[in-house]
Amino acid sequence: MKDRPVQPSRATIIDIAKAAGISYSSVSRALNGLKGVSEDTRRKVRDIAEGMGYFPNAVAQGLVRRRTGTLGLIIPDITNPFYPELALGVEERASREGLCTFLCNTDYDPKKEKTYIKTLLEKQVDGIILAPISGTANLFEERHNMPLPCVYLGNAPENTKYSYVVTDNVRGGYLAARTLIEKGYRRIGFVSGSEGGSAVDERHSGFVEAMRRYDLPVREDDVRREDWRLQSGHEIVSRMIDSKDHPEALIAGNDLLALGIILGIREKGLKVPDDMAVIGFDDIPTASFPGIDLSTIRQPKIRMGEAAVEIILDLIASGDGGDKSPRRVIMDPELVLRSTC
Amino acid sequence: MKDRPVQPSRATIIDIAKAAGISYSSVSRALNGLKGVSEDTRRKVRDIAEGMGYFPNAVAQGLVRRRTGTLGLIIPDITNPFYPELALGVEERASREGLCTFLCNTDYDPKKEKTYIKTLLEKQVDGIILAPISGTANLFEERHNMPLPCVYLGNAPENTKYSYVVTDNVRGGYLAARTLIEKGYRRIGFVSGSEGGSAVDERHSGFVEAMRRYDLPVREDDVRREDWRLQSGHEIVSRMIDSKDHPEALIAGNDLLALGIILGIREKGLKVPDDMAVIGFDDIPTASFPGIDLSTIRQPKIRMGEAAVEIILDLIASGDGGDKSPRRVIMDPELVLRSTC
DNA sequence: CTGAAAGCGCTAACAG
DNA sequence: CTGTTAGCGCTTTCAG
Repeated sequence: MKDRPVQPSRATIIDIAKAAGISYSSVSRALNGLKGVSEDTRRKVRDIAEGMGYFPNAVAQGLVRRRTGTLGLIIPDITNPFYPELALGVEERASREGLCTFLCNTDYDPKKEKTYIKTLLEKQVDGIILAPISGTANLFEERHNMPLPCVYLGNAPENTKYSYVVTDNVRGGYLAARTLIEKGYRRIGFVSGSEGGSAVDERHSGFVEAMRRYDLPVREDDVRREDWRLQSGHEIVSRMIDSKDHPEALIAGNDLLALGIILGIREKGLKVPDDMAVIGFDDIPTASFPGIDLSTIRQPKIRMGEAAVEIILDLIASGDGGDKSPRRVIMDPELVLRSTC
Repeated sequence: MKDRPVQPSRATIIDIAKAAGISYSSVSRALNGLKGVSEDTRRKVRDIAEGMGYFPNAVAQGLVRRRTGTLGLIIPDITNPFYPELALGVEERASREGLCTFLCNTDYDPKKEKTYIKTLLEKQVDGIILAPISGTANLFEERHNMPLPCVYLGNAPENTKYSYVVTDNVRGGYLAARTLIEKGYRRIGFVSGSEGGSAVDERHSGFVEAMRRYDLPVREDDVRREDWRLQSGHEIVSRMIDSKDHPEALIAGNDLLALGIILGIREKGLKVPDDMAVIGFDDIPTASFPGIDLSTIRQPKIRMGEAAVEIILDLIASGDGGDKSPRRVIMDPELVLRSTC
């Protein structure tokens, strides 16, 4: 005669229906604010539901509604200061819409990237936002016809048929160079990682364009594309300075690199911007840190995240699988002038 | 005669069953690696499934299995450099276990905190990890009997009956003070935010304990508890210096504050640590940034996140609702000596 | 080894 | 306004 307390399993609409002496479909209507229930019944149902501590089972709802109220956000590394703001924009906008966001960190591993796409598909998310590791792999197109709204964020493969939200990187690169030029710097270099897809190339080409426009030569020696680590910026600039023949100003492909460059310059006993000016890209939080005070080209990260969600919302509303009428958003970068140039 | 292509809705096990000419329960068995299917059938099913691009519907599975393979992580602000590593630890450990993590950002809003708990419950997550805004609100206990594994992360209400993972904050405060004392500083101050629950109080009391142990007085004027912003550290130390009567060293309740303090000191033309030494708490990434090089008490953030997931896993395995046999993990803080003290 | 059948909790026609 | 009836896609007894 087992007598242990019944597993306090959550109340269902059936329990409510019994308690109210009505059918459970009426309960469903009442709770969902659908019409076709008398105000009396509705009130009664609500009271009972509350009394029982009832809350709906979103999984069951998701199964029948074919909408789970969830989104997937895939990023390389939440620990990289560029991504938290992107994630915040996504999370905030999504939650305002009643959507929950899965955080999927790939650790720069393309395999994990693919695995996560599959997992999200299985979980029946209502949309996927992908901040890809490399701008070259067409993750969405690879899986023949994604059956749900998808958008690339921050970086997008070149001829994708999916939606994306990116910054105008050419313009960003141009802006950086023009700023330097107008401040009187003539010999300007460009330092970045080599991987990163179109985004980097575009920043670089914006730089080249500006130089050409102002009739300034781009010296091959002054363009270095290695990797994205802070360390790397430090080393590159150290070598440049050691060579006794270095540019007057440097554009960094992102802020982390710029930070490394500043350190390198200071370590050599030189001054920023007097001996060498620096401008970064992204505007990560540390850039605005007093003692650092890095001039940079800001990407509107939070707004980018929000925009990505809005595209998903839009795509959902239009019943578009995701690749029929893609939305393309190209955000304007913003020059943030601080003290390094 | 409508002829538009049928919505390419995903294949189900029923489609596979038809194609294979068997019942769909056999398909389920085959796909799930359960025994009771001939190797022949299994292979056949797998082939067909692959051919149809089949993938399971995790929502349907979740409904019947009563396990969704999802976790909820509630944090105040992913943009605060303390949280990304916590989140990374959680995400990585969870994903290794095949679990997906919902990122829930509360923006320091207690109302959002509660709403998210409710939402996660509805979504039938298998566990909730909560890094609470304040150490005083017993979010889990407030909802009478959480029906699933729950763990507080980083900060826990005092007499909670739920599991938690925290750092030994008393020890951390003690460590900070002792380090300073042993380096010869005598007049030591303590700066922190006022809110933050037990964690702050504990750090403070660790500091007081060390001072007492070494027979050093704690001056009331040297203890300031305002808020957690970098700005605030900057202002507090500026005021101290202006008063011409300031401590020789300062313990900051977290690194952000410490950063502000360093700036303030430098701005006054003084030197760290010669004129005033500083030690922080947390070890956020910026702390190790060269030109900053902040000494601090590190919290093992990634491991803390991992530990929280492991507790959830444990609780799930033991079929514990969450408050029967809570697990308590108290991590050791680690002294990181850099150049500010 | 395999199939039939009963749900998981809920929504959504369809009758009344 | 309300109840009945099908499922959503899948797991899991229970018979065969």
